[in-house]
Amino acid sequence: MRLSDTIEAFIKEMMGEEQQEVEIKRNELAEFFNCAPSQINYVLATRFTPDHGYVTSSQRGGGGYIRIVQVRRSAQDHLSYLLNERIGNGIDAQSAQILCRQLAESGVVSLADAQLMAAAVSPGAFSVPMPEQVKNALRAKILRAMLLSIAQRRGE
Amino acid sequence: MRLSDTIEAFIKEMMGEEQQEVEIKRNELAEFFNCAPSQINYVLATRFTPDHGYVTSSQRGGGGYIRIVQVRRSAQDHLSYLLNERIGNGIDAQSAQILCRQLAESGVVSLADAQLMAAAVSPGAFSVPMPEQVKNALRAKILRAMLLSIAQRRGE
DNA sequence: TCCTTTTCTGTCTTTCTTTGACCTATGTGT
DNA sequence: ACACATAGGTCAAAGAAAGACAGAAAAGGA
Repeated sequence: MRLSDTIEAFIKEMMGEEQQEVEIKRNELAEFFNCAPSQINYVLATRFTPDHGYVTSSQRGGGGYIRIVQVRRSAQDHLSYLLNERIGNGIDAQSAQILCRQLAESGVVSLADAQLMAAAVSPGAFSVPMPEQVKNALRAKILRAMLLSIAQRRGE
Repeated sequence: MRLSDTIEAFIKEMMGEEQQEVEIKRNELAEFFNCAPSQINYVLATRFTPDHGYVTSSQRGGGGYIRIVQVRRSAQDHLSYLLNERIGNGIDAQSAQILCRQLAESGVVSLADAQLMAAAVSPGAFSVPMPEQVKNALRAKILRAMLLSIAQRRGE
């Protein structure tokens, strides 16, 4: 298992069901896992971003810390956030994958739905020669169409 | 016996009766068989395709892997036909919609899946300026990816 | 034999992870 | 205020895989 995955799991473990918030000491954690302190930043940057459903803040200097807060939204809010704010006129493949995964993890859609959506906007599905910008625009439209389909299904 | 056949047999051996899913390390396997790593790709490309009833995915970088999932027997029958005959490397919007509907009506996929697929390849989702031919190719790839995703589902 | 298909290797590319060097902010004691 | 210690931040380079693809080698077939 990759170190980053281990650290990710460790942090998520710290953050129990009730406590949707956790505070860590970068250096301590790095010491504990025997890695460079910036490794912690890497984990945060790749696994605890707003797209992943987390917001982080920190304080430097003596007694410094990093606080990680998990944002919880209702299914409705989550969907409308994605539709109206997050997915604009374009979205890259990787972000799309993350958003799909997050939808499943937050319980907004089933894992099967999430995987289906992720497949539809995966790099493989888009492996046709055209400018990245056009791909992003199309991905956004397709993602939106699928999310609307789900939202509609919900309202019946 | 050819090396490729040996590797094929080895992988199928790993994937026992119950365990219809296996994860390999490309470099390790190549090392074990004393061959070029790309030989593994050759084996996968020629013997573990959807037509053969397998779907693969992978992760690059440190701690990377290749995962091979065996498609359910019942799903495999439809899959080859859909991928090769019905979809091919291009499909227009209307045919795609009809296909989705038929898949749901014949019970090959759930209604929810069909609706999601239909939404993904709907004219609305594709309302972006580009040649019809490219759209058809893309629609085919997207449908293909989604069908593979469905076929890949095992015991969840 | 000669041609075609299949198998195999090598090289270059892309992606993800890990480390390290240097930078900036904050707290504390003088 | 100033200096120093104690944090965390940034970024680039190195490392660790897997992917793509062209071309060599081997196997089959006519």
